[in-house]
Amino acid sequence: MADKQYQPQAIEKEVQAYWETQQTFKATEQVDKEKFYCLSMFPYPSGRLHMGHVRNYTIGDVISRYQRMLGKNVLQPMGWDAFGLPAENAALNNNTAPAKWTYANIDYMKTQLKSLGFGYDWDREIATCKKDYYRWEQWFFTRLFEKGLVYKKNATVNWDPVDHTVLANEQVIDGRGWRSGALVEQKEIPQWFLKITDYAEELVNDLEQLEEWPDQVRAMQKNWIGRSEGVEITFDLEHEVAQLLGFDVYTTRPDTLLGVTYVAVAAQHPIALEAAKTNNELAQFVDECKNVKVAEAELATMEKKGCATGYYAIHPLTGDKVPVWVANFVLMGYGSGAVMAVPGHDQRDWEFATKYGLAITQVVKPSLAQSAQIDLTQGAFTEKGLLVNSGQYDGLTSAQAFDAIADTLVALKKGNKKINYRLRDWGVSRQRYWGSPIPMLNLEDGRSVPVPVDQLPVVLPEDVEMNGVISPIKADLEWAKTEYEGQPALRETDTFDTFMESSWYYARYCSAQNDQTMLDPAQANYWLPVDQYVGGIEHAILHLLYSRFFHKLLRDEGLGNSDEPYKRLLCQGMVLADSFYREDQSGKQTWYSPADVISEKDDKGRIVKSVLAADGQDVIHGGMTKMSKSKNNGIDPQQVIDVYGADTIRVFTMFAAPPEQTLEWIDSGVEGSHRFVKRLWNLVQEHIQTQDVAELEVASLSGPQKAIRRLVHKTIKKVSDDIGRRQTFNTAIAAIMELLNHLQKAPTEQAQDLAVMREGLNAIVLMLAPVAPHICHVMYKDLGHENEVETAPWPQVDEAALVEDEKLLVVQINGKVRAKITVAADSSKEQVEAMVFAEKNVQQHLQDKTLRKVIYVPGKLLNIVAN
RNA sequence: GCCCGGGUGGUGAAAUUGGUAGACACAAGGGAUUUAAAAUCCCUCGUUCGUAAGGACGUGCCGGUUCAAGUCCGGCCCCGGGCACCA
Repeated sequence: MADKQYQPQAIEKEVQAYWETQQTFKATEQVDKEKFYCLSMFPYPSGRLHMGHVRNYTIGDVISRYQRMLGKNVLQPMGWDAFGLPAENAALNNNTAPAKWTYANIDYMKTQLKSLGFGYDWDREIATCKKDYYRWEQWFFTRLFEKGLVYKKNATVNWDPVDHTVLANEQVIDGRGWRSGALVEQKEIPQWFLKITDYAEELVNDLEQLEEWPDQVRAMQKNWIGRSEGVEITFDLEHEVAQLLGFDVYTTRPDTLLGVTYVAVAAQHPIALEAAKTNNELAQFVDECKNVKVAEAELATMEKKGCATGYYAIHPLTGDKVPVWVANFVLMGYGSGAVMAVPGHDQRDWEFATKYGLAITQVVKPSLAQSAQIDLTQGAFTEKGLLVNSGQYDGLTSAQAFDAIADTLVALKKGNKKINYRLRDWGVSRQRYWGSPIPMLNLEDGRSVPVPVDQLPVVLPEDVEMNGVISPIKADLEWAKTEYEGQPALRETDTFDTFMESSWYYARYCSAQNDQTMLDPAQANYWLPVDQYVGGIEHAILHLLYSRFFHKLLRDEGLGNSDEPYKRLLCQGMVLADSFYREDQSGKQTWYSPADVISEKDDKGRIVKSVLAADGQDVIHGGMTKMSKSKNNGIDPQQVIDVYGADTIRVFTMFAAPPEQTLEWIDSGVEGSHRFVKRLWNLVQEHIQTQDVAELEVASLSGPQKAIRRLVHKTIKKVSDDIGRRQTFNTAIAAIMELLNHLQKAPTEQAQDLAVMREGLNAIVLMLAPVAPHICHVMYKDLGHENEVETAPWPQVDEAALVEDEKLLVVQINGKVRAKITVAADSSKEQVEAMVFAEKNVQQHLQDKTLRKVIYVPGKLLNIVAN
């Protein structure tokens, strides 16, 4: 028998110990059972859990526990995204090794996860910084090399001057490094690339299959891949330039080809470089363009500038001469580094032409259906329409002209239809220490070869001294020295982008301890794809795109048979908290922890005055903002657990908002959730004092007893739908609260009162078990069950109990509610109407009015139309 | 500019298929219990008129469809997120 008082700390410790000894959450392949693989994005072991983790992992745990109660064979693993820069920075600050710091953090955070009661199969735990893990990534990389999906390229890259590392295009946000926030510079470095563009078509097409992903994420990925259909067109040059007789441009609007009045090439284009040799002004301009950042956001705000080369190109259809310009907005890295310019029908070309006095020709007019006024002195007409001034193509629609002009170009061998992607290949080299070494060897003859399989893994030394920003494996010149087929060779000292590790971890959980192979296809094919993935929206593009790519690579290596890794995706919202600051004369803001601030509220509950507890002086309320270090407004989950227990923090995070929305952290809201848990505990304790509760006899129930039982089953129906289909955990908990409120007020005198009560309490305990597993584990036992709530079957709806003898009917006159009456469920329209017209209020509102119509929605509503 | 979300009481939110707007909770106010406090329990709680019964108004703004609109349609405003000289 449990203690009468609810003592979360004692209960939770006891129940957690029970799960551990019973191995409740250990998952094995059981072919006869339907599987459910629920995965939450693994954390970076930064030191302590933050509230975002608590929210993420509670959602995953609720779904896992619910699915287990539905009878599924559930796998819910956990691990550590353990490589990365912060470990190096921390190592420098604390004069320790990144490995030591990382492992200590993992130990601590693991105890935190356990104290929150998450049902993980810890036997499958992985840490990406262990050679047991990254050895397979290295092996896989050498496989990809042999398949031609890996290449080395000396390329202009995004250089982060603070982190001293190269960033993928995807890791540059508004011209700044996504982690350091430093302005990104250009630098030439040899890099290893993965040919993700080979999979661009499939990656964009398969988005269609992902019906259970948020539209937002699918749209973001689609835009990122950026598929476009167009035509590649060859322009001949009037005279040979730098051994070039011509060059290619790419356009999505070949229908406007006859409107081309000039062409523009990138500053790094061979034509531009050649022209610059004899043209000082141009040379200066080309030089100026070198300082332009590769970051796309930089380009967006930049002034459009150009310079004529003095060369002319020959229009492929008309044979006319068009001038070749160098323009700073043409990117060498996209398409062919040259564009045809149609100032009449492209706004950017129009602006450029207007600025430099180039010709503007109209070749498209609005179709009859369009009402667009066109005045090419005011701007370009960018819509599609009917062709004009285009000779034989006049009168065609843009779509018809697209094909007709493309066909002509093909016949003339001057062009081809082509599909282009915005997506670039994935640069995976990093010049950092704390990552998996790239398993390649550089030979004296300049060749690069994969490390032979029998020499894998290339182990990253963990016992190192960090004395600066140079990677210890680069600083130690001996480390790289090795041999290849009797020849001296140097190991690659760059390491992998950490997105490499997180791109396949979901699959490794299926064979976490296998030291013979990367993935056992039998295990992988049993568990994959992941049925439910839960994580932050910040990974909508990078991580999710890379792991979709990896999944296809694994499939094509014969390590799996599915096309997509994650069937259903839930992106949870941020966690916000009040923020407080002071500003000094220079405008510098100092942020104070909400824990150190005392606020006064007005009678509406709004904060009107806040002071710092330490000195009693005013601080400014900065509103609700994302919990962050910079705003110093993070709430430590550990403190909340210590005061209220894990069940309360779990209930609050699930109740306060729908999962994909932002969640506002309110201390009084946490107390409210705690009150609810306590009220349930007390009602169960009170109930089990009664000995020998009678068996439920459904046939003998009184009206009020039936009504309570109806609410019990209505709630089961709603909660099942809310958790299983809608994933609106907040409304599920609200419904359970409502049921508890009614049960608290229910009579307990008669034997069947208690039987109904018991059925209701059992239902609540079962339905709340995924959210508040510790307290429900204990209460379930208290209610006399021999089995465990973790594997108990989810409560079933008794459809018969939902049947109502009487219904509340809303009576409207002209759409306004004028009365509510209770009618027998099987009443005819005539019977209902008779009752309605007898209502005093109805009669009053119908005075001096003529009845026009009566609409009857059986069991719900009756609307009288009168005027 | 384009693509997704969203705008509902003092606050977080609910209303799932067009059918009672504001469930559930927080805050606030009142009361019971208590020597007192905490805890707990009960009541009130969109605005407004009215002693009450009851009425008027109310889901960002304007218009439409409908017996009936937070929900559907057209136009606009605002907020959040994403993308963007991508040819």
